[in-house]
Amino acid sequence: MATIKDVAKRAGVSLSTVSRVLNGHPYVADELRSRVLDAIEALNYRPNRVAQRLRAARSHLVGVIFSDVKNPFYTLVLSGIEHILSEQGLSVLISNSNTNQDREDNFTALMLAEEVAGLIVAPVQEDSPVLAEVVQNGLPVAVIDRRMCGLSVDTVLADNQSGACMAIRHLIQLGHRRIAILNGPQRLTSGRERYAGFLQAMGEAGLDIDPGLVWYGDYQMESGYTLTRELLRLPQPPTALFVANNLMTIGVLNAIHEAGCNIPEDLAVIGFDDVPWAVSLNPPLTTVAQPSFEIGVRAARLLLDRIAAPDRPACTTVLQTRLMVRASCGAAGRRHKTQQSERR
Amino acid sequence: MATIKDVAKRAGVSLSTVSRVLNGHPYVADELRSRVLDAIEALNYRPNRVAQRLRAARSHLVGVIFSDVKNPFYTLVLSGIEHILSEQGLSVLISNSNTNQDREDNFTALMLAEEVAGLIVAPVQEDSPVLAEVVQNGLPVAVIDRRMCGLSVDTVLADNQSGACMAIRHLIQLGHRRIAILNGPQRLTSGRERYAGFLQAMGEAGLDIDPGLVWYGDYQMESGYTLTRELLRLPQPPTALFVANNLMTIGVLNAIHEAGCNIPEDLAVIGFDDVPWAVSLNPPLTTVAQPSFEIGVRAARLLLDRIAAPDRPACTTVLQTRLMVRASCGAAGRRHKTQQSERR
DNA sequence: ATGCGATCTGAAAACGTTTTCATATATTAT
DNA sequence: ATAATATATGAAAACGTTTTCAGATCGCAT
Repeated sequence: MATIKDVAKRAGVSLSTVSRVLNGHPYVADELRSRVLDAIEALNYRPNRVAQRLRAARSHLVGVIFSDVKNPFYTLVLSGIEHILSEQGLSVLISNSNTNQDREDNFTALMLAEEVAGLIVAPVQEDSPVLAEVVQNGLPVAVIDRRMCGLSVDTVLADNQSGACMAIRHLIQLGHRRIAILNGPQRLTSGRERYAGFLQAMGEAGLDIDPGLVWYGDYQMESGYTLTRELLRLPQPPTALFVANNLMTIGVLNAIHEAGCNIPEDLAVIGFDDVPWAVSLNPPLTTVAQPSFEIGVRAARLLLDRIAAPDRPACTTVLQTRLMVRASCGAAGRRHKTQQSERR
Repeated sequence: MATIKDVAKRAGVSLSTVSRVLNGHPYVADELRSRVLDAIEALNYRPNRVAQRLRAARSHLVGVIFSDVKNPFYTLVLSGIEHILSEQGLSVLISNSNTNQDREDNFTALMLAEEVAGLIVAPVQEDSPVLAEVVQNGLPVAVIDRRMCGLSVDTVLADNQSGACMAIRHLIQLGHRRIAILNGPQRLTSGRERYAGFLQAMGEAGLDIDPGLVWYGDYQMESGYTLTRELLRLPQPPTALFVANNLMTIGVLNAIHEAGCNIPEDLAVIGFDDVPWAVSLNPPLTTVAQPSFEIGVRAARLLLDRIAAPDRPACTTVLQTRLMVRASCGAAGRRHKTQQSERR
């Protein structure tokens, strides 16, 4: 690999001059500049980012810590983030906390050790001393999908409560009264807010909450599967089920199908977070769609913004959700033929 | 952030001594060692990886370049990679070429500039001068999911031909004769190998290939959708369709459902690459499953291995696929109740 | 002629590590 | 006692950049 030294030697100038043309500084004579440019070309020189970062504290890396890379939601968020950051020549250092606080803490420290320009994180729980310290120390941070408590930091997420509320209202409107909820973890604001939406809609309709129909999962497929198997064995099962995320919904559907139940006749299902294959499920799944890609885009922009203006007050962006009405709650009469084109 | 200098000062020793205890060198007196350790603890010191990388050419970063992060296949591969690498204290710098050779080349250069310890890449096409040069220069590289031509590099992929062959045999066995294929791009070995499997099975059965039933997509949902719409309008449509990847399959199913066709009565469908929600599709989708996670694991191991032994000859690992028989080809009589537990 | 900005350029310091080299002390063998 | 080794430590160089500092050259007004 050629270094700046090689370039300088070949162009017959000093290191400083090479560095100056590299960084577009003024006061470089045209002749030298072109000699340097030629040398760079000839040697196929690319500046070493590690050295740049060490010296200049100018970093081209942004750290991303997700709680579960396997979730298609985060994959889309990542696309959004990358879309914006790569425009600015920034790249992404990604890691997966796997909903483990220790891993999250380690990765956070690692991001610091890598001198990232900023951090985008979906935290494992709502208070994190490690993250708090990092923010305090002035590292630009954007939090996605959930809120931190007692920490003033840029945040972007979907309107979980109103999304969940929409979902439950939809069920109620279709005549459902015994409505079960498969909640996410209540240590996360997303879990609590979706539950709050459930309570809100039930309250509006004057429906009592049956504690036996309030279940808690962990946002993974497996918990959707096992809890649904139990749910189906209830002496007096619900007529509808609201599932608080996409991964659990997959498990839920698999369990229902395995049990030979019919959706929506035996049990209506509505899921939080849309997926592209929802139309082709049996039956097409009604969901609350989050603008996942857009969440990534906003988070990245917010981060860039903060890197540029570190002292601006923190802000929270809440994006609206959309109800995607399909057949799994009994809304559309016919099974498949009815949908509009929904390939995107 | 505390530096090694601060630690040295606080412990009353030289930089070298601190570095030595940090790296577990012999010949450090117990007393000094514990003083240093105390200082590290007290200052909450973490070595700066950027400086480490610059000086020691010892890197804790591995670059990963995928051609499409949104594909759940790669997400699983990534989990496998991360699983192995994080055991070794290595982290992953990820980027997304989006099936664009220029982007792939840029990212490759960037990985070099970041001084990664190695590179895992799903290349956009089978010959890449940039990648070839990098390999020649001795950077450890592992290629996944497709082969490079004329480049001796560690590779790990699924047995595409035998997988596709299995799929077609299955269709033939169920009585299908007019079998269509929605191929992947033929510039990729995965595309060609899956096509070869199709040809092989058709040949074995003595069936002619109808050129009008050989279609080409780009491994994206959209192409599956649009091409299927055309396919369904054929004067003499096929009775079965083999789709060469998971994303296209989603588009295919969406188009079929939108058209109001029944699977498998009007058209049988079999997909390459299994997905967790296959059981809950309408009808449950028969697929050829690749060991995605395992591909990631193997690639990571191969890379570690090469980092340790740079001169070992290159090797290619081909992993077996599995036929997941469900209802979408007419195999299982009943629709849903029949499956075993398939949640994982 | 002299002084003074403006325009250029290179030497050297700095970033935070690791590693080489030199040196000092303690231990063992002659 | 002396030499030879093993153990322990610090000073300084090195990694590849950017940036500060000090000069050098030039044009131009005094």
